[in-house]
Amino acid sequence: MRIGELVQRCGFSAHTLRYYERIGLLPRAHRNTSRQRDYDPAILTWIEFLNRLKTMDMPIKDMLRYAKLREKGPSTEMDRSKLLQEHRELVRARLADLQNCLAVLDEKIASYASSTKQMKDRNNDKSTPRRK
Amino acid sequence: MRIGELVQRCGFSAHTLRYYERIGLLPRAHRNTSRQRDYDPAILTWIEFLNRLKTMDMPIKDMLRYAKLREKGPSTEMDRSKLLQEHRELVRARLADLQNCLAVLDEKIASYASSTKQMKDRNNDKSTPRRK
DNA sequence: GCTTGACTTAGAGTATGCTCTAACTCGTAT
DNA sequence: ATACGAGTTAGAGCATACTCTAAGTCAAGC
Repeated sequence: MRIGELVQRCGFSAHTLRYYERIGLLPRAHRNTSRQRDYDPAILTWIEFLNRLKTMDMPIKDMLRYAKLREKGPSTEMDRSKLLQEHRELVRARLADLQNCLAVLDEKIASYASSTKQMKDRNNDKSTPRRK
Repeated sequence: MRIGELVQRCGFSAHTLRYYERIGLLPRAHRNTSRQRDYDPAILTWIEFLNRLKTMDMPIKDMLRYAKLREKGPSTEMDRSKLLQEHRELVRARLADLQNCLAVLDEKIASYASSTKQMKDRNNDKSTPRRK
């Protein structure tokens, strides 16, 4: 599979895939006779995993640490697991923050809705005193 | 209240507060006789709100749109509400993505835990075939 | 009157993560 | 044989959101 097909299948741009290879997030791809990248479909699993780490806001620096451990083989599984567990806690905290803020946002939106309603009420009865 | 006190109370650095004022996210602060910023404590409410928008990953560009509407007064409430509602949908989608990825991460961590356990088992019984 | 510490400004610099450009090489279809 | 489309590289450039620097002002304590 050449880079164009991988782009279709994984959602990253060719620029980004080459960039990831350059920094070591993706292993150096095999080349065909014309020096073009020739990917093994198995790379998709790894790319999808990277994409998930990215969705969870893991910085590239940490993904790189993970990638290096992974390249070293199964003996690094405990370190990898530890890395993921640490990130999991960050994600949990992030989720809590987001939910918290979302609740406040919901309230704010609701308060705009009721102040809009009051405006409409005032249009029907101009003597109603204005809400602070 | 001078900037040092506000820093203590709001969590943003003085550099950041000045930057926010410069770009228009915070209103131009009143100055005392020595041209230092002299904040009204009421600014804290706004700063905390900005901080929530930031936590929800609203880009500064959009916060600025909100800030401009707010400065124009109550007639812009519907626009402000619309802006917040649009962002709310983004936050909801983000939450769903995060939760999704977190679930996959949990599985991955669990699988590391069981492969570690298997390694221990193998140490007790070297004939056990290795898990793929 | 001098030092210290908190503050001021304009503008430069940094971190992160891409994203794009220029100039070039291939293989294939016309 | 030539044009087209997909690919290659090194390296420059960009967007976002700060973060820091330099040079200066001011008020208060010693």
